[in-house]
Amino acid sequence: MKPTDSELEILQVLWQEGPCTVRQVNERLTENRDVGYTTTLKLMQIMYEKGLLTRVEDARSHVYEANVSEEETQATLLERFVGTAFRGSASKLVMQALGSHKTTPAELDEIRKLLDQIEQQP
Amino acid sequence: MKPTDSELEILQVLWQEGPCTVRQVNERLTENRDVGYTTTLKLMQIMYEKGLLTRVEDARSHVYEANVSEEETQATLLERFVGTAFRGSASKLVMQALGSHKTTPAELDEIRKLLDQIEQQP
DNA sequence: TGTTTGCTACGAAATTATTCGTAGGTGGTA
DNA sequence: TACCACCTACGAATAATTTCGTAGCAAACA
Repeated sequence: MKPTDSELEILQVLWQEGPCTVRQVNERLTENRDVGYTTTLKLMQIMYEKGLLTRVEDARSHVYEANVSEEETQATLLERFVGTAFRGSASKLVMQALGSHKTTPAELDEIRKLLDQIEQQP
Repeated sequence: MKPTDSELEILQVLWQEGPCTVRQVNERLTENRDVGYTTTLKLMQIMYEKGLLTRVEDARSHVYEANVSEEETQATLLERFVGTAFRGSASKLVMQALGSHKTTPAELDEIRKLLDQIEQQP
């Protein structure tokens, strides 16, 4: 399961909003950029065929839902990304990410706790 | 500067090896998968036109060099990636990366130091 | 009932990325 | 000189992704 960029954009909407019709997704997408309705429809149909989405056809307009979780998708994408962009070095990626993005104190704490956990493992 | 996957693969070789001829790059690439010589040539020509590479034409075979640094490229790609895959949450990405990849104690220490630095800033 | 509105399905164009074949040139070497 | 090996340039085929137009159907409504 390696969604394309457009597919990921749609998944993001569904992860945030839960089950949606094509129109609802399309409305969210058009907040950022111009996307035709049938473009979104076609993409969601393809994603349905691929198994990335499920749908309920009861109503006149189908209701779609993500069939892959946000976490597992992120894990897959991250795996690829660390490999291609950082030659597999997760720590280099982490340093870059922390260095150039703003992180709240609470988040920093959480990361620290995770570090503790990892170091305590035998 | 947003290199494609194939372009990134070539940049990786040049970052690791320094200046190379097309043949040298191609030989490195074919270690992993089948790539025709002219395929690599064409890609590197395109990258040269885009300004991603420089080249010296003195010798019979041109010698290419990366014209973007590994760090700035990683930063650009990371920026995009955090945005599209993690909705901008760098800390979520960091947690995932630390959780699912093996990191040495030395690297963990380095990350910890970076956390300290960030927290000390006003 | 006839018209408008909104939906799905789907073919196909448009765009972007990747791969490769071929032409033409240059240097080494028998 | 004639041949072979290796190089560049470049057009064009292929593949993957995204976009859109159109047909057809069904509910809502004047």
